[in-house]
Amino acid sequence: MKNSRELLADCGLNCTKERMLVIEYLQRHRTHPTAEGIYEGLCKMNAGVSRATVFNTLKSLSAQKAILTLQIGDGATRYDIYTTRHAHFRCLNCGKIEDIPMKKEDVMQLPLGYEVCQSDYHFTGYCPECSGKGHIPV
Amino acid sequence: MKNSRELLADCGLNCTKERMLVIEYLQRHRTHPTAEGIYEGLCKMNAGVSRATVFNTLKSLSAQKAILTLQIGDGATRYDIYTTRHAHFRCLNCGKIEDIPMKKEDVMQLPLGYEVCQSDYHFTGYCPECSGKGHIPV
DNA sequence: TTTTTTTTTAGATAAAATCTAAATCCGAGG
DNA sequence: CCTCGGATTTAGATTTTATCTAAAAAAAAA
Repeated sequence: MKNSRELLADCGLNCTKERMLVIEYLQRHRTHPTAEGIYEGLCKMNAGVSRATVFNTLKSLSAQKAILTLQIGDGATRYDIYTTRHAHFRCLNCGKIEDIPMKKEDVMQLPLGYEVCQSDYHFTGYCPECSGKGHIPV
Repeated sequence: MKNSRELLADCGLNCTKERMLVIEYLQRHRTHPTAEGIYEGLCKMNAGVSRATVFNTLKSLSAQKAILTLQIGDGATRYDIYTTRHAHFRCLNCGKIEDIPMKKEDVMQLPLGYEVCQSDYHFTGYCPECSGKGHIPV
């Protein structure tokens, strides 16, 4: 895995301790956190990073495609530093968001003429651990 | 196409003029509007429907799967009354959100154990009309 | 019709994201 | 290593989006 310094250099962004902290937080927490979640996590570490900086950093990294910006149906915007091809699954019972491996042939081809910059495939339902275990059906 | 009265009956929801207006707005505007957009549209018609009622109605219809709730990357929550299998494409240049036909075999199969209630597949990029016409690249 | 339940309303509140302008930091050039 | 100017960060205000509340109105049931 690329370290935060290399990642920033690749993005053409100056290396600051705040940006490194945000990247390292995402690398350690592969739970698809929200901006607010990242901010709170950094506060707990007494990192002294402001909310605006978390948003700014996420926006810059996203613009450089160094992270994915996800909106997977729970109303929150979430971030993922794992950018290779994969889908997402959100469990309605435990709330967990999982990465789902996606093969090249699982990617749908669009009609001619469309220029695709990004694609998102996500599923909502019950994960194997929660399925059929008395959860309240939708 | 089912009329608003039938649609509400199928959902087990009482028939009110406000709910009918929201449904009919969605049927006439297949542009994947936001709640705010629907509210403004109804205001222009002097429909006299409040913002809260628009949200309540959309939530009820969505819970009954009579409409789709979409989050396709522009930060807004959008609604679609066309609920049969299809994907979405959002153009970064003109902002239009298009339906993309999706065949049964385009649907990815998840590993065993996952119970899927809903799936969303969306693409972002440049539509055939905007592609290669001097738009600012991402 | 009368009563009960559901729905709607306007405005308040909460949550999520962005903006602002002053303070601070980074790094290129010396 | 040091300085200087542009880039970045900050706290708090603001905006945007969504939800909550309790009273009023409408719909359904009796």
